[in-house]
Amino acid sequence: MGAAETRSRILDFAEKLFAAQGFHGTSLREVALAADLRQSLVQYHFKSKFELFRAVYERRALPINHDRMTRLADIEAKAARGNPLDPEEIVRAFVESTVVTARDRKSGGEPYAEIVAQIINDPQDHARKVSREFMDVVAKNTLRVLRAALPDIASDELVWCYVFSIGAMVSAIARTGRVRLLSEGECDPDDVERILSLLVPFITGGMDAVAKSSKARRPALKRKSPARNTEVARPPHALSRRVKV
Amino acid sequence: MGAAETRSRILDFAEKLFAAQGFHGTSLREVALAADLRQSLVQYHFKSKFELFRAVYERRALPINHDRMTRLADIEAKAARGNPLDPEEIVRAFVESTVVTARDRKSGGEPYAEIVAQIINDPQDHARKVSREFMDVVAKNTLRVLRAALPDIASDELVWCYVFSIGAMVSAIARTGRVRLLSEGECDPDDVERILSLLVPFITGGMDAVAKSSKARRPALKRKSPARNTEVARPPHALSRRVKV
DNA sequence: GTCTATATTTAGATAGAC
DNA sequence: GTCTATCTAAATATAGAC
Repeated sequence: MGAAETRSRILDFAEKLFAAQGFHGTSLREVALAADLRQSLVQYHFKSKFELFRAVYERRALPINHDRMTRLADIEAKAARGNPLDPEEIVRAFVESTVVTARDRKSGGEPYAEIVAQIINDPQDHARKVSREFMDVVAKNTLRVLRAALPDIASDELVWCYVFSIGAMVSAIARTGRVRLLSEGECDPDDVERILSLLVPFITGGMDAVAKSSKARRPALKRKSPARNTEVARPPHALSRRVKV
Repeated sequence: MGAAETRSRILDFAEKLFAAQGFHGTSLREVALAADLRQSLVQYHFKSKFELFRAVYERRALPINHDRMTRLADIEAKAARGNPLDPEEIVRAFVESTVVTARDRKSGGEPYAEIVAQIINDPQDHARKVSREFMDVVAKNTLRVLRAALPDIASDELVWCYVFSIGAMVSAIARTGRVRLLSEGECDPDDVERILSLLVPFITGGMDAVAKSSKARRPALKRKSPARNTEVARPPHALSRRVKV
């Protein structure tokens, strides 16, 4: 067995265990045992528990971030050509890749979804570190495009909306069994199409409603009416590849 | 120091530590040390780590659940008198007590908010157990009232919406520092009024949008038009005190 | 790169004196 | 109820042979 295979074996089993038991709930011994390897190999390849965790996270986050950034770039390119920015399309751009990865059995992204779910609201160091490293740049770029598409929402309000949206998304892919329980079996947590067909309008409609109430709260705002939905955020160059891929 | 005070001291410090470090990240030794008590006292009063965790959670959850249930009962009583059910009022009923508790410095509910945030999407046993014991009954009652207020949303879709909503709410009260970071300091995570003034329309608008798209998807549904927003869910008696208070 | 062996710390839980 | 003392198990991490 080559070194590369050893590494990926460790990553595979660590991912599953972190997903099911959390960071502190998982021991490197367990990981090694599950992967049928010596424990010292884990430290040899990843140095520390956190570094292993980080590597597990990175492996899934990079392709997802790449997809999100590509979609954003496409949307901005379209906008630069004069098409109006469509909020729903932006929402799809930051929601679909994660939800699909989380629920696609072939991609192996199911445990990743659980890890994201555990991390997103966790104040602990290991969680904050990977969140900052892998999620924040993409989030900022998403926010920039959203801001251009929804000029009626104040900048700080939009950040809140984004945070709400991610919260909603993550609760949709968490594997807690809660939807099934609350719906007495009616909801199928694996039905990606259905989840997206509800989540996307939910988020879009939510932002829309906030836009309305926000505009009502401060009606005296500079308006250059009809064309304003077409403008590209700031420098369109900034988008393309600012994120690790 | 009386036994009752010892107990509540342990609860206080355990709550803070669980909030900051999670369940597995917190040791009973730390708790005892922080509370300036012998470690064996923790086991004497709470038997096991999980029981301590459960007690910590229970202390905050009961008053919040009481408030939520009371509000729901009021809403249903009003509806029984002929007033139409107002979705926004229902949303406030299941969101406000938690958000306010989470951000009110005097109530001591800040660490509770962090615990909820860590639990809500966690598949682990300790998390699922308290979630089931303390959150699910209230959720089911909330869903029943929501169902009556939003007859255009299919029953299983409404469960998804509820889960999205709780996800959004929890992400608003989590203490990750993320809003501040993403907004470059513009967002104040302690501004309860502001959070609620965005969160409530976000959720209400989200559900509204889902209602519209849901209705569009299956237009042929029995309709007894104008009065349907007035009807009370099922047996109105079922509400009042089915939950631990 | 992989192995064995082990150092070092810490965990949850209990026994029994007071 | 509270104390001291300790059991037993498990954790992360490292040293050094192959």
